[in-house]
Amino acid sequence: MATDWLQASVFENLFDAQAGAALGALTPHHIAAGTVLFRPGDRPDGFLLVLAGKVNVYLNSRTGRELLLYSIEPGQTCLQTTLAVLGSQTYSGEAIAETDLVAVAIPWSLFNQLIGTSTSFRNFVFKAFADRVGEMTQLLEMVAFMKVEFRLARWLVENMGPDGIIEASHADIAAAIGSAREVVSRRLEVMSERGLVEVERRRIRVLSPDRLRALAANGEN
Amino acid sequence: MATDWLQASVFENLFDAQAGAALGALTPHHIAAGTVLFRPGDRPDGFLLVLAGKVNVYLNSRTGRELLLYSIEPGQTCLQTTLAVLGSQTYSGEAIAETDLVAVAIPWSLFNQLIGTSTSFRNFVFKAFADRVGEMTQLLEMVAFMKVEFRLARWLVENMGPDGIIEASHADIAAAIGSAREVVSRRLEVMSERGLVEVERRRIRVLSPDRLRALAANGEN
DNA sequence: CAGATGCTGTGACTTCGTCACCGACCTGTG
DNA sequence: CACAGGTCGGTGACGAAGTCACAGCATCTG
Repeated sequence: MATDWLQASVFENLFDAQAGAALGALTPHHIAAGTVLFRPGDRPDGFLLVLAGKVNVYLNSRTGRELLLYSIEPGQTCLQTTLAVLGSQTYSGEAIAETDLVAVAIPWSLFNQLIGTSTSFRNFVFKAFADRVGEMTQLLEMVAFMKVEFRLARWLVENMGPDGIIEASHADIAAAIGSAREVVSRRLEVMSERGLVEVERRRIRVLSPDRLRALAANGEN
Repeated sequence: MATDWLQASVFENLFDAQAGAALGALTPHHIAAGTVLFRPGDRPDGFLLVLAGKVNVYLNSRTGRELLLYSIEPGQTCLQTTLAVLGSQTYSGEAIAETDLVAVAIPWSLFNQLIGTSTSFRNFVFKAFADRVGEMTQLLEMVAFMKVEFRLARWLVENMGPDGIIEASHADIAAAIGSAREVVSRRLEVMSERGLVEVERRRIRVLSPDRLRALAANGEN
């Protein structure tokens, strides 16, 4: 039997004894950064729990644009996989390992069994599911209604480190906020002229978080 | 005890005996067209099963635009409500009774109990949930990536009657496809010049479903 | 019939996305 | 070291779409 990875993981104490025992018997896998976990149209082969690392799930357009649906970090689950299991659909997004991963794949049969028998497992899955959908609704609202400047300001304040620095390419940001790279470049240029940020290659330094937050709050400045 | 509304409803034979008995004891309510069932920020007070009629759920922007998230027709459930129950969030959308309704409200306590004890009830709820999220992902993809002409053509072919006629205002259509009224008006004018449709007040007649379908299929014509 | 309300058309303007480039930088390899 | 190929960002021109302000007409209602 595998070492019980549940101990000392973010999932510790989340499940009852029965579910914990069944899950603890599974073996965590290591996955290299850059691996594509699934593509649009794939059928899922198990339910993924991420123990370490980060997975990004994108929606792709035919014209090459992409939109970051969500990131999966330790303790979180994959909306698309849950969807596929519950609703018998295929994936519409593409999942890419952003960093090296450690993850456990729960086989279908076990997943379905636990959903039926373990209240704690069921609550965990559906809570995570519901939270994700809430995020997606927000994303939809942003993309449908908000100006790029607003979305950009918001993304910047949400993703900057304590020192105000963000390491990301303009293309990354464009995918995250649902815009185009050129547009992000031009917006950043304007922001930098106004003294809100400093732009370098793959790095943005937020100079005035407050003014940026004001932008992100009411859409005006 | 109320007449068992489950009989002869779309929900007949969907649930096991235990769940059916508990649900059958509830009393269906009648709700007038135009009633607002919930607004952004509300806390839900029960889980709604629609027996007859139609509910539209919109996302609203501060600038007055709205986007139709989904419609609830008999046999379907409300995503937002499910979300709120499972993830302890508030509503972000607004639900309006499009027509007169007959609906049953399942109280929280009963809902949670059935989720735990009735496999058929649980499956029904989560299947519906998952399907809705799938639709929402499609909507997101459309709004983020597709041109208005494409979305409009698609909406027209999906919503026209067998005679090719659609009764809807330009504003309705704009909300459904996530655009602005003026844009829809202008697009329709172009389509009408090309002989694809005929436009009257609150009525659109599709003249060439095939060419419209072609537009909706590949985005070209 | 008079107003109120709902639906559609229009022009001017801004913002955004797209396309086709180019040049700067980065990293590994011969 | 030089160079090749990839990544990243900047630019100009253009078309598509959203916004604003308003005007005209259709419907409805008292």
